[in-house]
Amino acid sequence: MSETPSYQKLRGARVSDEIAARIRTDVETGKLKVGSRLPSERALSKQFGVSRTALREALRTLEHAGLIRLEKGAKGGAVVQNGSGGAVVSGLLDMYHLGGIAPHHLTEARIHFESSIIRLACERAVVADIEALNANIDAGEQARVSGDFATRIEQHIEFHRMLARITGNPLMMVVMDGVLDVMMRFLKTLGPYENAYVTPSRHRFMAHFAARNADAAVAEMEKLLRRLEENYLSRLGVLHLGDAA
Amino acid sequence: MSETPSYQKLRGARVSDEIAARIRTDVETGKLKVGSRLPSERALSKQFGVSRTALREALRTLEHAGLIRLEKGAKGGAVVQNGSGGAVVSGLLDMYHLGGIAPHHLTEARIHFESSIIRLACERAVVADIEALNANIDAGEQARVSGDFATRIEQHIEFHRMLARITGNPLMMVVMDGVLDVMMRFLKTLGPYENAYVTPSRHRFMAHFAARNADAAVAEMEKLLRRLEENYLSRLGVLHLGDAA
DNA sequence: ACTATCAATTGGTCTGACCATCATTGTGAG
DNA sequence: CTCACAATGATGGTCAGACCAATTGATAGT
Repeated sequence: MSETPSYQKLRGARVSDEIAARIRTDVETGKLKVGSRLPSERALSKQFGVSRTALREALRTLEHAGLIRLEKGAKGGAVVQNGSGGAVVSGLLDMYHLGGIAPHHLTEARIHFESSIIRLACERAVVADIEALNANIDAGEQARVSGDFATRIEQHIEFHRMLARITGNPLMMVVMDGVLDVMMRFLKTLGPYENAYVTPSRHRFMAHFAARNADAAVAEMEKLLRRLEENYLSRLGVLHLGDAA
Repeated sequence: MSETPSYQKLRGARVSDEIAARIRTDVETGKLKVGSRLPSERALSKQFGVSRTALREALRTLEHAGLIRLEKGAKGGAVVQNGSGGAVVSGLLDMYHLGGIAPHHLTEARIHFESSIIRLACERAVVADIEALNANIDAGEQARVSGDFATRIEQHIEFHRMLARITGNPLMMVVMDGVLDVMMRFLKTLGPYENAYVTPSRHRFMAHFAARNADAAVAEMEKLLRRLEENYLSRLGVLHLGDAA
């Protein structure tokens, strides 16, 4: 029952990183599962033999990584959760903002990922999925005629998110989510633009999609995306050309 | 000369999050670029009117997100960098460890991403790239005959990483990096296995690749990956079956 | 039995201090 | 004068103890 366990000496430069790594290990080995509740900060800092400050930074690290959620109040504490998808998405966003991702990288990757997703979704979509997609198209068209650019973009993007969800593959979902988030940020810097051809394309797409004709669906979507890409990039060129490597 | 500037009232639950968000905004708007050096913690905490503790947690958040790097010593401080790729990769890893990604999700996504990458790489590879790929194959074969499983896996995975780099698209690179990292973690839990058929497949692949025959290259790689996938999943089934949804 | 109040627990922040590290500066040996 | 080396100061990393804010659960009063 010896209190203040010393553990093995904390290697590495930062104590807080070591703590974070150790808790991460417990998650990796299954010692901590989703929903598990860690002891309070004060208790943990005692267990690890470090100050509350250091332990807190460790928790902060894990929280931002989406592994835990910090709840206030009595019976509060760190709860293990599965929110790492957010870290992936915001990581991609940061890459974009720091110039690590150029618009043409974005559109290129997007077209390829989209094709993969459509092929999978085409196999797995159920009736409800198809109805939901159609409903999204209607909502987007309604936003277009009423001139609501923000909603139009939202619906437009949501359509692709829905396709990703239909695949049932969380990897596909999170990657597409990230790409779409970056895309959205990018589109908003461009401002409104003409895209009346989107809805007709969507209808053609859905016809192929509902008929489980993946090749045709991919082709239709790819045609649309390339047309949009041209639109984006040309508008971008007007805004600040000269970045053509 | 009024000290302790109040700024606008800090909204939101956590001061540190607000600080982090504000610095992030400066990065997004280009006020802070890669290489920029932020003031010292003590100076920043004064500027924001918060304690060093809170400011430190904000910096820690940004550091773990890969946006900044904290340097010790005199002339140290927070330097803006472009390391967000790491956050994406570790985010995917966390998802895997928390059970958000199942092995079949992994292999499925991997096959699709790989196909996209090969098509792009096939167009863009230069002679040096092809030589490097061949060198990797030789190193992998050497590791195989000498029974070095760890190195074999490393080389095996590195081959795919190289392909991703050849595309020149950082999005492709980081996503593939993440998927491969998870894959590697996954493979190491399985232990050594027979894969003598990899090297011959690689040679066939390179013949197509060097000839810019993307379709054939993709087909060859897909055949290999599916064979490996079968291998993985069957071995996994032996280890702990019953998870077949 | 129900409600309002209070105490305990816990995360969030603050203050002030000390240590380890590192660039700079100054100094003494050559 | 030059160069190696020690002192210095700035900076991140950690610590200790305190207080605040939010939340829960028990308790007292109706």
